[in-house]
Amino acid sequence: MKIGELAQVAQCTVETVRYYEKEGLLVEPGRTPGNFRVYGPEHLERLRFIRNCRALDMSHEEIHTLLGLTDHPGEGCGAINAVFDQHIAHVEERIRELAQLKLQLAALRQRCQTEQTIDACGILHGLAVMETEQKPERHTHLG
Amino acid sequence: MKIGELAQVAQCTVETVRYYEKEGLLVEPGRTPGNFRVYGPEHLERLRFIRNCRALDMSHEEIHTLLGLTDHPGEGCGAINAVFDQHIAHVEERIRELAQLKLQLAALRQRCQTEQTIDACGILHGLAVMETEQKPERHTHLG
DNA sequence: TACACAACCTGAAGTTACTATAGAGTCAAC
DNA sequence: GTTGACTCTATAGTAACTTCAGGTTGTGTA
Repeated sequence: MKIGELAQVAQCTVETVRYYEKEGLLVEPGRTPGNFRVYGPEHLERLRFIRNCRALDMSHEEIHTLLGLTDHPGEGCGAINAVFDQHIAHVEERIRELAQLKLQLAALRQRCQTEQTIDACGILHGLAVMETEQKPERHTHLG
Repeated sequence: MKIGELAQVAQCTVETVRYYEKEGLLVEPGRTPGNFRVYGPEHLERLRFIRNCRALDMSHEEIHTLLGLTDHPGEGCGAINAVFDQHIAHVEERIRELAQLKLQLAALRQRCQTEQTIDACGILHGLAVMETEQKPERHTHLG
């Protein structure tokens, strides 16, 4: 199959496929005499794997690690579980951060219940006065 | 005060200050004869405002809008509340997305309770087999 | 006065995971 | 033989910074 068909089957764009190849996530496929990429089922399987990981918000680095590990099929899968658990921890941490944010936002929102002039807007005043707390260091690649 | 002091007081880096200036979030300050930037309290107040917005994960675009609105101090603050409410909606949506993700991740994690060979790892199999669902379109700038 | 050294300056490139664009080549059908 | 869909490469843009290179200014000390 050519790149367009592969992309369609794997639910992504042609550009994304080429990008993954350049990043080393997908192996370079063969070419037709006319220089078009030709893919087999093994490429599709790998691409699906990558897309599934991305759907779970894993970073390319994490995916890279997982793909690297699959090259040693006989070894224990502890390392895989570790990558996975760490990713779950990322997600949980980000949820906690956002929940915290939401509290702060709600508190600010309280300060302007009725419409005022901009001069007197409680939200703006809150934003001006609020003590910037050190943004905690990010341990996650999730935004 | 010079840029280093400003940055220290506002809890950010010198580079960030210069970046905000280039982005038009901070007004260009005066200069010493030696071409060093000189800031007054009004710059500090504005920078604090920006950092507070960033601490709440607002985008530069959102901050830009808020700053623009403060130039019309006499008008109603409905527009400000709107920006703010929309931002809260962003945060809430992202929390929902991540909660959904967490469920999927937990389900996958179940598939490898005991350490297997990589060949047999339930997580890897899950990742390979899982149906990539269309990643829903993002309505938020939060990662 | 001389010199080191910190703080400052500009401009450009790197980060992540793509998306978009330009300009050119390939291929099947009519 | 020509249209139109598909493909190719290379480059730039996105967000919000960070890092780097190479040069200038100001200050404290010998």
